[in-house]
Amino acid sequence: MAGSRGRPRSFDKQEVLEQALGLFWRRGYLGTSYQDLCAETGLTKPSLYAAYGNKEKTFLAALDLYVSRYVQPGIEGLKNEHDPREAIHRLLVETAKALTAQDTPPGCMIATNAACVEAPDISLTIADAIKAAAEMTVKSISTCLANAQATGQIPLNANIDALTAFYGTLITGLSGMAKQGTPQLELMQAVDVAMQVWPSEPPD
Amino acid sequence: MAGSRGRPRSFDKQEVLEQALGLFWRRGYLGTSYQDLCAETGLTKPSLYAAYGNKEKTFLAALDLYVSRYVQPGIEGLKNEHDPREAIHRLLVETAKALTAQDTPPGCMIATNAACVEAPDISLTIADAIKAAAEMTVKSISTCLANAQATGQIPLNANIDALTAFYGTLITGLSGMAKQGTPQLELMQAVDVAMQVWPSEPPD
DNA sequence: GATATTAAATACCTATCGGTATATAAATAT
DNA sequence: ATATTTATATACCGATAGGTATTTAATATC
Repeated sequence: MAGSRGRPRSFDKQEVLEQALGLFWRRGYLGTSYQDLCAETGLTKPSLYAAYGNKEKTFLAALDLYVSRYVQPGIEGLKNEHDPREAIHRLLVETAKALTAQDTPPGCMIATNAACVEAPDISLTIADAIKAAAEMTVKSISTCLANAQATGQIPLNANIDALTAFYGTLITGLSGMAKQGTPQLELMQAVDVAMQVWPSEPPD
Repeated sequence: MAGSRGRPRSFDKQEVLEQALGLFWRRGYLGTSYQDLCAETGLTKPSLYAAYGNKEKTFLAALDLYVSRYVQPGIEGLKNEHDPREAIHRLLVETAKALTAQDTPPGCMIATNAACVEAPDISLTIADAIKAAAEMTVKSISTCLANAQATGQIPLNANIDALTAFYGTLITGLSGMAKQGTPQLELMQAVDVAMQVWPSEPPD
């Protein structure tokens, strides 16, 4: 079991995926052509096809990378933080930071691609993957809040469904605002205001 | 000066624009081809070109219609309502309703198209028009809140910029959530929660 | 060194993209 | 009735879309 036979690949497959992610993130699936992918990676079409299959599969691989790098950590953070208020606050702040980071495209790759999910060129496979990715964060917020209420960290008279809808909507809004170029400071202000609705124990 | 000369148009130009709006709204600019437009309207390409010019001009006409029908009324409402809290509340509620209306595509046409604004096929003219449309509502919220503070309806210690960022983010989030299929009820819950942050007069 | 195996480069495929030239049909003006 | 004007339908344009067949280059095994 020595090195693999045949001519070795002359490029870094992972780096190519990073570059593809950058394009799909910034321009979306429909806005990214193989010509763009080739220009960005310096590869030819057959090389890309050999490495990642067709456009759909390349996108799904990039989406997987995005989810595991940018979505899953946030969800893990929600689970690991003991104080639910601090958990949600941290999720919002970190999200606002990531959405306006200088070394990555503005906004959320999932939200950007969710926008044109009904176009005829988008396969059901891709549409489902995008929808599933979009639902992950909202679902994790929901369970975080429900658990907090079960353990008494959120009062019983608080409406968990409403709070989930609220924070889910806000985080979606952060993505859209970042995509439009809203500066990080303003997103942070929005987060600060949003934390004011956190339910407090009613006076006896 | 009788009726215009030449063969009369055999279709309703306004109805065609409505149908084009429906497609650009649901599928976005990149996701809508002339083939789609022809299928939807029952017209041939030369007829569409004769009526509205090229794809860019057709989109801009549809965007104008969208703004005048769905954005401007909300802004007018903000101006006409005397109570700023009620003004913002109404804007959010009406927006949530419109975004989930059964007889129109889900979500906001502007947000949907803002997502793929960096694609190479999108002209600067279109990109600018989309950005301008997206900024209208946030700007109107800003002036509404600033005026309210100037007239004493909002306490001086309230942070107008932060509130603007917050409500702008929330309304953007409503659009994204609606596009993803979130039911109207949940959007309304999010709106209810969002109104809790309205600044109250501090006790003396 | 011969051979099997894999990658890369060139060239090509069909389908569709946005857009148009041309010819014909239908109306008004004279 | 004829000329003029406008709308429609057919057919077409070059460019690009996603995707591939084929040839050539580079490695490992035997």
